[in-house]
Amino acid sequence: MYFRSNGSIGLCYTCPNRHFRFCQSLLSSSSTEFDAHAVKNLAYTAKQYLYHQGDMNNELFILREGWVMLTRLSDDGDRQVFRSVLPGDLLGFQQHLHGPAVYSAIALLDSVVCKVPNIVRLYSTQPELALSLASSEACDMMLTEMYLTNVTHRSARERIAFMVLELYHRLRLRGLNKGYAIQFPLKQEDIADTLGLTAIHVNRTLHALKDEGLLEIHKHELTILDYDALCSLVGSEFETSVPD
Amino acid sequence: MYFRSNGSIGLCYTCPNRHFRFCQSLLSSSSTEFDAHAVKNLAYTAKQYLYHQGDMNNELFILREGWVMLTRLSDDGDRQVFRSVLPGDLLGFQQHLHGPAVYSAIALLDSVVCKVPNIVRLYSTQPELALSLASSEACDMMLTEMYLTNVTHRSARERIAFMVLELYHRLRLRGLNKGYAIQFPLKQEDIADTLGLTAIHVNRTLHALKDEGLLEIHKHELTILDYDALCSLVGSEFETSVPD
DNA sequence: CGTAAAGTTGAATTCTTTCAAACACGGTGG
DNA sequence: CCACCGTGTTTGAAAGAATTCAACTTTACG
Repeated sequence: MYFRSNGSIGLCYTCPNRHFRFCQSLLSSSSTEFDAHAVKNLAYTAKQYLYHQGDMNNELFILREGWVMLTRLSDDGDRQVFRSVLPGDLLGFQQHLHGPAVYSAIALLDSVVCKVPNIVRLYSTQPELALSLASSEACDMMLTEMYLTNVTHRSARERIAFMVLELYHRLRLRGLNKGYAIQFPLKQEDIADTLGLTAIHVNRTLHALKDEGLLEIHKHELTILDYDALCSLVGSEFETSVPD
Repeated sequence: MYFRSNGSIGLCYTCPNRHFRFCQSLLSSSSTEFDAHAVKNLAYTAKQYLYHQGDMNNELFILREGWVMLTRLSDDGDRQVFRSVLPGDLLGFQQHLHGPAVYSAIALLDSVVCKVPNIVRLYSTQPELALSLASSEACDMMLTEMYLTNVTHRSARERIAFMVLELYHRLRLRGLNKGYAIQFPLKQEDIADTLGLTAIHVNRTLHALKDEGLLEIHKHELTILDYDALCSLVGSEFETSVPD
């Protein structure tokens, strides 16, 4: 996130840097303590779960490439999509480090993560990583709070505009955009379960946005057709700067 | 939160313990580094702001008594209430430790907080506190995620039932309940701005819940009249255990 | 005691959901 | 190569939940 003088929240520009900083500190660490619990790289294919809600002994991951989605199934079958994890983001940290996972993590694209075992021991030997981790967590917290605000205060079209811009910006910060287009593995149902709408209504709204020339989703690729118009839908949370 | 074998989330029983543990470690710490930056107690009266969104140089607080609410005003005047901070909870931590505050903190009751200056230095000298802090943050994260799920998947009456039970449980864990009653400083508008409803609709729904004998709010006191019925409204997230 | 803030009520409107059904696409097996 | 099948998307019409607007009542507080 970045902050304006009036305290309004802009999209998170330093956010991925926080993640990256944590990641890099970790990987470049030469402490013997850390060497003893070396970082492992793991590959997952699309549609594969990294872990399921309820799984025990979760560890901390850093997503190096791909796209991971965090979801949770309630008892009555409703599904909540919490957020997308993009390259450079952390995932897997929760209150009870080795308790049951609160949500499931599923790869939407072929993904590579590096697994950071024994975070507790890491803490004691490298306290500066702890601050970095906490800061990174606070960043995810802010993202979740933005979605909470988005869902409680906005209409369907505004919610979708927000979500699209949020994802686009995060990908762009990582250089994973192609001009105004990004790879977009989310189904309409995923959008619906993120924003608290029905897939049907997401479909209708998406169609309206396309007819109005704001954005287009085609073959797992999302293209922003009218960036400024989208921004004006979500208020002042996004800069209207033009991507390269 | 506590966890069931199936991975569902129950209300956070260890959550306040996490906060308390952090608080106590902090206060009982005898490190010279910490002594040099002594903890200060501060008192606020009801309706007084601890800080406003956009304020710089925020610090970390622990609420010792009272009730603090975290809110945020958007550019178009909509207000989002993020959560209530209850005794033993942390507040004030955010990604940019000394950047502008993301939201405002207002005391709804006369409150006492202890202010923890120079958290960064604390980190380097007492890494075990860092883990405790991160864990505490993860707890708040889970609470926010529960509200997100609540708001996106439930009707007005279910949302209110959830919110009431959530607050009741957290207070009960701290021994701040009087049987099925709790002190309740929130206005109907506060509930509305938490749950993404209008104050008018909250009013109607609250009335319906009262007529059905589920709960009652009178003179800043909330009484749960039919605990089991409320629980059944929100699914399996709350235990149906009877308070003392 | 008077004013402002908070709560209450009704009726009409709007947005979103629900249900039902059809369509498009990609992959599989015959 | 085509028929088949499942998943994901599309469309329509009716029903429902929550909002809006406007007015009124009650409560809190100096």
